[in-house]
Amino acid sequence: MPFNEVPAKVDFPAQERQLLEFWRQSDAFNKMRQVHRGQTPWSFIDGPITANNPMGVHHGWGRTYKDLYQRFWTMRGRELRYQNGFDCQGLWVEVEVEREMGFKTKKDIEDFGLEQFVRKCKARVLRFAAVQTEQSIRLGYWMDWNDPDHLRWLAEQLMEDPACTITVPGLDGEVRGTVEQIVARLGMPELGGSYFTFSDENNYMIWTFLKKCWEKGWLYRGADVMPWCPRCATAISQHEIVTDGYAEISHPSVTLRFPLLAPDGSRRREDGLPASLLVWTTTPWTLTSNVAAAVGPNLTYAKVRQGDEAFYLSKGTLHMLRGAYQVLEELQGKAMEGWTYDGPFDDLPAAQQVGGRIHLAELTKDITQSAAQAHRVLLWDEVGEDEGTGIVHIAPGCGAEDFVLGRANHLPLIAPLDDEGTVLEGFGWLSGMHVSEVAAPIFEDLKRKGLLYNVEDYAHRYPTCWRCHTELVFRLVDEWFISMGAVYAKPRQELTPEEKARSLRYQIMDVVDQIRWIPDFGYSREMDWLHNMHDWMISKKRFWGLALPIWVCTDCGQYEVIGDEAELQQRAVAGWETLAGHTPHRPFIDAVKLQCPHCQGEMGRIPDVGNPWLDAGIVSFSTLRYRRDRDYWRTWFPAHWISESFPGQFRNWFYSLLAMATVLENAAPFRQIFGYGTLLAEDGRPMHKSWGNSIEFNEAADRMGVDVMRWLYCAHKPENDLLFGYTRGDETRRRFLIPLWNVYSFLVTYARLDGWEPTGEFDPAFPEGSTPSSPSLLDRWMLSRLNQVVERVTTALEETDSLAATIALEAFLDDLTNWYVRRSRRRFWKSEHDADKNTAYATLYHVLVKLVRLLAPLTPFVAESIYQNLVAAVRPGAYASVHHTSWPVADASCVDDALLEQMALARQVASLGLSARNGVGVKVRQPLARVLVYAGNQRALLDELVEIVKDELNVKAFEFVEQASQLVTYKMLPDNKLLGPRFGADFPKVRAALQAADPSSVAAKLQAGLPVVLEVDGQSMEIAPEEVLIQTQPVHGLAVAFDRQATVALDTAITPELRAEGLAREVVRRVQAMRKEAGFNIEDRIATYYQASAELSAILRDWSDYLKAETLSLELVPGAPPSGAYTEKHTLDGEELVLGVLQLKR
RNA sequence: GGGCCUGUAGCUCAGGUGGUUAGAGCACUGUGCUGAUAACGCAGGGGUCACUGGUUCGAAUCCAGUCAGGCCCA
Repeated sequence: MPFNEVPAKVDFPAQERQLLEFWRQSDAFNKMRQVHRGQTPWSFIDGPITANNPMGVHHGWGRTYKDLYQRFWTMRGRELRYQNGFDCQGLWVEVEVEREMGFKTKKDIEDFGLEQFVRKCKARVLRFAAVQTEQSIRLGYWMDWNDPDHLRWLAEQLMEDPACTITVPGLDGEVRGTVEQIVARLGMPELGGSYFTFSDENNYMIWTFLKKCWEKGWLYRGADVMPWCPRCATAISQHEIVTDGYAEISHPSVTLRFPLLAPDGSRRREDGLPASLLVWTTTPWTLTSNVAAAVGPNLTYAKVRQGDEAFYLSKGTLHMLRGAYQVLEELQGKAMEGWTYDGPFDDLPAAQQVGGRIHLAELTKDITQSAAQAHRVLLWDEVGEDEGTGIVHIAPGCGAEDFVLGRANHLPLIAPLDDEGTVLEGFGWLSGMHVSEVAAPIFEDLKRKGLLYNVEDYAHRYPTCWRCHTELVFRLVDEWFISMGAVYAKPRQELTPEEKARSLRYQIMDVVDQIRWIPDFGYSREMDWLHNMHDWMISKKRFWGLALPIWVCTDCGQYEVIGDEAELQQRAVAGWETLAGHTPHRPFIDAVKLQCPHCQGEMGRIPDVGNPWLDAGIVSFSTLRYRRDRDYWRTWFPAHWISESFPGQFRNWFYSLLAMATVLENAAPFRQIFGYGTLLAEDGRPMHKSWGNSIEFNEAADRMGVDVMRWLYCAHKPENDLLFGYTRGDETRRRFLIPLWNVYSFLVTYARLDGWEPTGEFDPAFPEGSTPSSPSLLDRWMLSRLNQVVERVTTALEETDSLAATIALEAFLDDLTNWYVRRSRRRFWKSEHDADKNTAYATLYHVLVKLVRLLAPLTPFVAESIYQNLVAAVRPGAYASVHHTSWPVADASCVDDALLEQMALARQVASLGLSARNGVGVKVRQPLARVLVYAGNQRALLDELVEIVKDELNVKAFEFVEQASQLVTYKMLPDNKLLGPRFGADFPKVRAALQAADPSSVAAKLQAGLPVVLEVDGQSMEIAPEEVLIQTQPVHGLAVAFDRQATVALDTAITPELRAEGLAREVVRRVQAMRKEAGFNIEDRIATYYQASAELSAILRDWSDYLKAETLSLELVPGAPPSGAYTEKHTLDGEELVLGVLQLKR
């Protein structure tokens, strides 16, 4: 069976689509799993991708790494799980469904119906999981994928009738259940496929984790002032304020008076003037909740007179004053402590209520004043003069730092906003208005009261919602937290066991110590995060997500945390039948009531849902059957390797995996973590649709081809940001894929002509066979290089260093195409069928097959395409896919270092010779008499390599010269590495002495292997030959090229014989070009006709055998070409030459 | 303000544990070769390796500081 014909030009994306179809039809992925079943596990846990939108090219980057290393370890003989993961729960999905439905508020969702809404969220996740599955398959990512159409079908069924019972194929027979139940079991052992974090198993496993936190005393309900999105009606946690969580926004800022009071409560007058503090804020709505004013104790403040008023503000902020003023007095901030004033909204009921006005009564029970009574000046070190007036308005219910300050000073708390940003009852005329519309009316009111001083726009970075970009407000909330434990001032090693036992933070750090981070700075970054991390806020007042398993007693307020479904069923006193058969999501879970063990009252679940990073962090337990099959879990936990993009994940997935594994097992969930950077557009900016620099995954795959994308990704230092675009794609294709394809096409073209096929023993796991033996140095050199590269690529991939692998492979491909094939071309081209030709075929075939197997994990498509033709098509018993074969083994026995060195020298001499030709402008076609080479002490070249060099340089003779002095002059350089340490500070003198010595005599001695004696500071120093490096410089006027190791000189005299030969070669070249131009096939025989001068005709007669052989001309005929011939008129060496070629029928 | 990363040719980037004249690809110029042609070879121009100090016989590399950019935290 011959090889199939290979097109010289290939449409890579089209070929990839064909191969995808081939893999699908031949079930190639599952056959690969069968080959490796039962082998030593290599555990990879996939970080779940948010199934909420199509994949981007940045996902393609990460997924290329994942696929690369999965394929590598598979070929190395490991069994893998191949389970992809989808992240399914959370606000991001809700936001998209709200957008789809045109909902504006939480109330819209409640009116629509929670049950229906949650189903829509699930269906959306299924639909985008289907899209991402298709895209991943397109990338060549081999995973245990679900059928995308099946996922879409489930989404439809879920919307139509979730209670409908269906039967679906499972791994061990059919699985029955309602649509809702089947969806909740996706990824489970009986169904296989990707895991979905909305699965029952994932949710209940998180319950188990939370219960353990509860038992350790780390799960608590806390109150804090947090960033809050009034549109999403939820707090935004520290984890969520991301890069684009801030926007540059302009707000009206207000400067206003806080009128000071005398001790008796009357208006304070100084120097006969009414005196006020001047305060400034960009959030006017918080003035409704003012309780105090803070000054910096060590700042200098000024009392100024302006008109018939006195103002206090800090000296560094006098520019805030409008109009003329006069400084009356200066004082330190600490002198102002305890001054009292009238607040701007003391007329509102909220300001007059003792304790303030908040919904968390437990916070105010020991506060005895109202805000109106409490107004006073506090000292606070954090007050600065960068903005404002140096006097800070403090509203403990409206700001995080204000809250801390308020708690420390037992101040009343006023929180004016409900969860959608509407002002609550108790704020008079403001009640019922939305926070976004109160600024102007407040200014009016302040003006009316005579408190307004100035209003102007102020641009600043302001936090916005990471999902919907609504401006955030700060709101006093109660949320659930996992305690991280204290941060101690002392080093971790000095903590007592008790201190460590109390602190999750330090326990995680100990776990982090057990992990290898690639690149290694990942370790420091995770540690930094752990040092700084606040308690982990895990609750969210939303609808779609993990139902936090926390029940609260409606009578006594006691909390209970439930650890799994069995415990829930056992404890349930009502509502279990509502939940039964459903997934543990809202609204059904909310029906379940428990009995309070303390007061026998009824307990209901808190309505909050969980933070999505809980969903992602639990997967090292939930997907590895921790609850169902502990042996299986032990087999696959911890993961050998995980990988995600570095930015962000230190605080997200990496953190949640670590925290959860530490709590549950005090163990590292993964041994190695490989991180990579951020993908940017080719212009160095982030990709943005509106900037026109964005590239969608599907578009890139169609236009560029995914092998190109994958090579581009892999040939990059991972921790650096990656600039992605078509220019780089084209470059990558040209640099790597096209040369690879050309070598392959070359082999197949000639093998087909010669009827060559691989023979001998065949092992499907190692289809290239054992290293062929060949007398040819060129072959042996190529095989040396091949196995050197196998070794390098293997080591690189073991170390998760795809860049090193691609560098080695690109260099190898260059050697293969630009040296081995170039130099071997005549061996394939020659007409006789001899042993040399056979070994050339055997060698090139072996090299290509082994090479594409090295490439299989990197560029799975082109590797498959070549394998299919070179192996599967011609070798009975071959594996159906290159991806079923085993990782190539380096044959160290054939790596001949001496030969590699020799060939390097030969190439260098050839390169220098070409350079020398270039220098004198003599074409390579023109033969020259001889080349003279000096290559240092005792250098020589094997005969076969001499022939190669002669051929490459087109010279008749090759001579090594013993001394280069005819060609060059010498320069002596000390070997710094040897002489530096030997002489230390005297080294410069030694260097100078060496350079001062006579070069040719020193060179002669050294070349004879004798030491040189130098005089340094009157002392004799003996320098050994190996301690000196001899450098050459050309003698003036010679056609010489040289570099560090060699000097090459060409004899440029052209004799008449040499000239004739050169002309003959020129004619051959032109006839070859005409053959191609005329559209002849490589193997076509022709007749060649020529009309030329007498001199040229004589040369052509002399060289006719050569001309005929080279051009496959059966006849070489003087005279005009016949009418059917392809004819061209040429000018050669100033003379006219007519050439004609005619295809001969065989 | 603290932590981590980055700064090398016009552009994109490589440069184990310090060592001779700092490399590649692209782009540019010249030239050659050509049945690898969506090519290719050779040569050339283009670098104070961000800056300043320090350690060392010797620093792109190690140390300290500064500047610029990115990310994280405050």
